[in-house]
Amino acid sequence: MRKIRKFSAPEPSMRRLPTYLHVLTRLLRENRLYVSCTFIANELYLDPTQVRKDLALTGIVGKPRVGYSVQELIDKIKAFLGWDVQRDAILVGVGNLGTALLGYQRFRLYGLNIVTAFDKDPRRIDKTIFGVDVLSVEKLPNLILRKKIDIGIITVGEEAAQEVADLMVQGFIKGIWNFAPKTLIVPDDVIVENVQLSVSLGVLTSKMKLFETEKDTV
Amino acid sequence: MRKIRKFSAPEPSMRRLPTYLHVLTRLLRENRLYVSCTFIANELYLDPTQVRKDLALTGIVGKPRVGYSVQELIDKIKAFLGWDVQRDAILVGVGNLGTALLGYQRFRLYGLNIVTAFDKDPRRIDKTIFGVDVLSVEKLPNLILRKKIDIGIITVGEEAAQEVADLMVQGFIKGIWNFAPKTLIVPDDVIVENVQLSVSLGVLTSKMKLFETEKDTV
DNA sequence: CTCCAATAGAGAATTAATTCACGAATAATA
DNA sequence: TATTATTCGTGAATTAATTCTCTATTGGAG
Repeated sequence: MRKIRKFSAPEPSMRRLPTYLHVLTRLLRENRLYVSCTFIANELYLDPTQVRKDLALTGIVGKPRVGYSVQELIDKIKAFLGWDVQRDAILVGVGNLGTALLGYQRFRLYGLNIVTAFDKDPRRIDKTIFGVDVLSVEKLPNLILRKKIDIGIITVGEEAAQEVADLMVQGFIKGIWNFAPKTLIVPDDVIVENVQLSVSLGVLTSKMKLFETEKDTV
Repeated sequence: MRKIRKFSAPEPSMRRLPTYLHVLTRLLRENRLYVSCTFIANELYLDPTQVRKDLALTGIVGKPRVGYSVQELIDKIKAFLGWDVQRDAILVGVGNLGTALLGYQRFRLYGLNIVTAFDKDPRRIDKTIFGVDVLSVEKLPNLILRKKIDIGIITVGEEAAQEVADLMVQGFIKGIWNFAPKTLIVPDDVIVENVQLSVSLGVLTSKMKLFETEKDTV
């Protein structure tokens, strides 16, 4: 029996996998061949069983008393995350954040290849930022159809976000990485992942607040 | 009985609150006085009861048949998130991401006041970026003690992150917003919130992959 | 060769989070 | 004024996620 309509992996696990990958690449640099769940768990302050179950999602098989092959684990995690294939992407909105993303070389390691950027501000158009051409957003519909673009990155303000998303959907994009603080309306077969820095800041400051009031009242 | 050692709010709820705030500020602009959970839930594709339980965390009391006061709800959520007080912050690492954060005006709305930035690259030092002075990281220990800094933002590479965190801890910082892909070791009374863009990208690409393979096999 | 310690793996138990179900309150309407 | 529809609030039920427990395997030490 296959599951329909629901992606078959716990999201908390998915969110931990890139962190494991990070520890693993360090271990690879240090020429370690094998690693145990216990080791990874200690590094990241997690429960070893939790790490083991997360890793099992990737299909890796470990050896008792030895652990997992570091290299194989890296490959399996990358494959699970979909980082074993290159995906072409476009970025719309070359403001501060958009520019920072264009300059973030590491994304290449994750298979993300930003081929073109777009903006509506004439001062930004027809420039090259970190080796990526910035075009007028008017040229988006044409380009997105011509090249086979998988991923759209939205770094415009909240007021323009839906409009940009619509253009992307019309261009048969498969996934949208949305940095605008706006819930996008898209068809079911387009996957949206929202990033909002305010969410993370809120977790930090609310924990700080709870912690402060706790200290006061204990 | 008070809870000890564990922060008394479900993290998933905390992560949703800023999103509610976003809807609410839009409603305030549109001069709406009241809003129901059902309305918010529909906007964000969530379950109304979930929204209600989340909002209850802030201590808000609603009127049956009417809902909640938009203004009061905004105030309560901000208070819960700790966004009702200004907190002074420093930022270390004025690269692409650090620069983008300095330029992100919206943080002021969340009570985050970045007073000074630091870098070790002489080409960046003694400049002003988006109105924030960039100093040599050597001046950090002094400044952090002199001014009362609550929050440290780490936007350096993974190799320098722990070192920077140590300096912050010595300066009696209360919270660290860590953008480096590195698990920081800090005392119990310092709160760390990690942001890793790769995590979010991983969720997007792995969902895309699962979705693609699902379509193939159904 | 035998024993020991470390670890994977899998299922059970527990805990956390979400969703359901229902009673009470309230404003609008007839 | 009585009725109705809407919504809050809360406790129960369900589902998801984490943690615990136990067994089997394996490499290394004696």
